[in-house]
Amino acid sequence: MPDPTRLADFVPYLMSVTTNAVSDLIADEYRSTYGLKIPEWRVMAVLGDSGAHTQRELVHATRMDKVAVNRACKVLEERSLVRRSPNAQDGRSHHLELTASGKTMHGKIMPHALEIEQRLLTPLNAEERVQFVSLLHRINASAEALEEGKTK
Amino acid sequence: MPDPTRLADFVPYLMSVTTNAVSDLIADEYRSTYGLKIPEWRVMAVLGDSGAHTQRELVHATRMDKVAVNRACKVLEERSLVRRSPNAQDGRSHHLELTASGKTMHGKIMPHALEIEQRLLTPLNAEERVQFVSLLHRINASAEALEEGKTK
DNA sequence: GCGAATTGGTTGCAACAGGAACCAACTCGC
DNA sequence: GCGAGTTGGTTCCTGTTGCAACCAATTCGC
Repeated sequence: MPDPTRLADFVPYLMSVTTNAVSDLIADEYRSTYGLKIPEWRVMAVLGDSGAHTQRELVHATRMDKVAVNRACKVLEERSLVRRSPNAQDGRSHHLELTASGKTMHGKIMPHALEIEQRLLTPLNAEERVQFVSLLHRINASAEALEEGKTK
Repeated sequence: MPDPTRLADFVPYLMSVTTNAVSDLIADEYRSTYGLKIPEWRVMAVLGDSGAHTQRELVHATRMDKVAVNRACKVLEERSLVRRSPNAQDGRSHHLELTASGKTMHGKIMPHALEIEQRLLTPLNAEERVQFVSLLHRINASAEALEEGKTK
């Protein structure tokens, strides 16, 4: 571990800069190709992968704010990529699911997303990729544990 | 590498979620303890580590937007943590450097920052920490290379 | 050296995110 | 089943961010 009196070696800073670069790259690609923003794409990814969800469930699955989820759903609904149907169990919420055109778009987006991911990870070999994902998971858990500890 | 038809295993998503958790943690700490936002803290870190810089140089060192740098400097100046002095070589810009009280604060902040970093990285052994930083650097380079490639 | 192009810094503006307040529907205790 | 408290969803408002236009000082071509 280098001595991070220099900002450049401070891990949270490095994470922030790197993640920003990656996010910008992907956001550009999605916007120019599909007209989707990242929150909207995340919602589509979840619905396409595992079917109908309520907004509540989407908040959990995407780790986004409930306001962000709500806005993304509204946009997707206006574009007829997603449909709402009543929730028999709870009159306050709806089930959201992809429409036919939503599924078509999902079918194009996911391979595209995986391809971008592969391009990004090109410099890493298979073992390093697994390692990287694992390290991220562990740091994530650590950050959440620390956050919890703050009496909140 | 797990099959990321599930959002949770998509690397850019995982990076975003993890980095957000880390940033929130740190932002809370700095704001409640020193009343500093992250951009302000970054500027102080650079000035404290390697002395006077112009805004132009700070933009490069912190990787932030020049507007963000300008605003951070203005705030720090108002709080008398940073001082501007004329630049003999270029009348448009100034040299920015920490005042005495800025240096005092820097002396407290940096150990604190390193301590947070250590806490965050607790679950990783020394080898894993080095590995993580190295992987981040390589992915960062990869993202920048891809960004460059986009005709921009 | 004089005008054109460039660069450092600043201001204004528009998009975005997140929190707090709010409404409607549900659950629980009694 | 009635009232208190909770939860899903929505709206509103605030603060932050980043881009684009801009001004002033500098550099370059000639």
